[in-house]
Amino acid sequence: MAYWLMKSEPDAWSWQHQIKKGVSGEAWSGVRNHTAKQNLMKMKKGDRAFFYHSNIGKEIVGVVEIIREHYTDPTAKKGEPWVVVDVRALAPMPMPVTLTAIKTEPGLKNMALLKHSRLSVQPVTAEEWKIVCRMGELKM
DNA sequence: GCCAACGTTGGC
DNA sequence: GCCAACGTTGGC
Repeated sequence: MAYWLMKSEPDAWSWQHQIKKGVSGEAWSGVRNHTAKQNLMKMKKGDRAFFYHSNIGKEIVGVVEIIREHYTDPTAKKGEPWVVVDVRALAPMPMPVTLTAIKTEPGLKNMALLKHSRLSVQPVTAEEWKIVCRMGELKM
């Protein structure tokens, strides 16, 4: 299983929105960056991703599961190459993990979140995943 | 193919 | 509101 991190501005799409979609989940639409798109295309059913609130909050608030692999983004203009995956909320972070906390944790200093702050869909290593779950007091 | 101008993201 | 980082566009 691979691990990821997906960013969303809570004004546009928040963890609460995601929760409301329940087990049937929702398409992760609107990615308009080629590096992020490549990551969407690498995702496999069953992979897990941190749900990060950018701009407002700046913290990891939950975990989603990829429930459908990439297909054409219905919100893209005809002929454009953008894709989505479907994700469903799996578990909230009992203790949201803030960007500040991530920055001060030595084991997370190489996280893409810090190195490529503008990339909206990014890989997370198994080690990073473990550390963040421990910080968030999430048993997974 | 280079690069300046411009737009967007996202932290502060 | 500002600005750094970075992607895109368009003139040459």
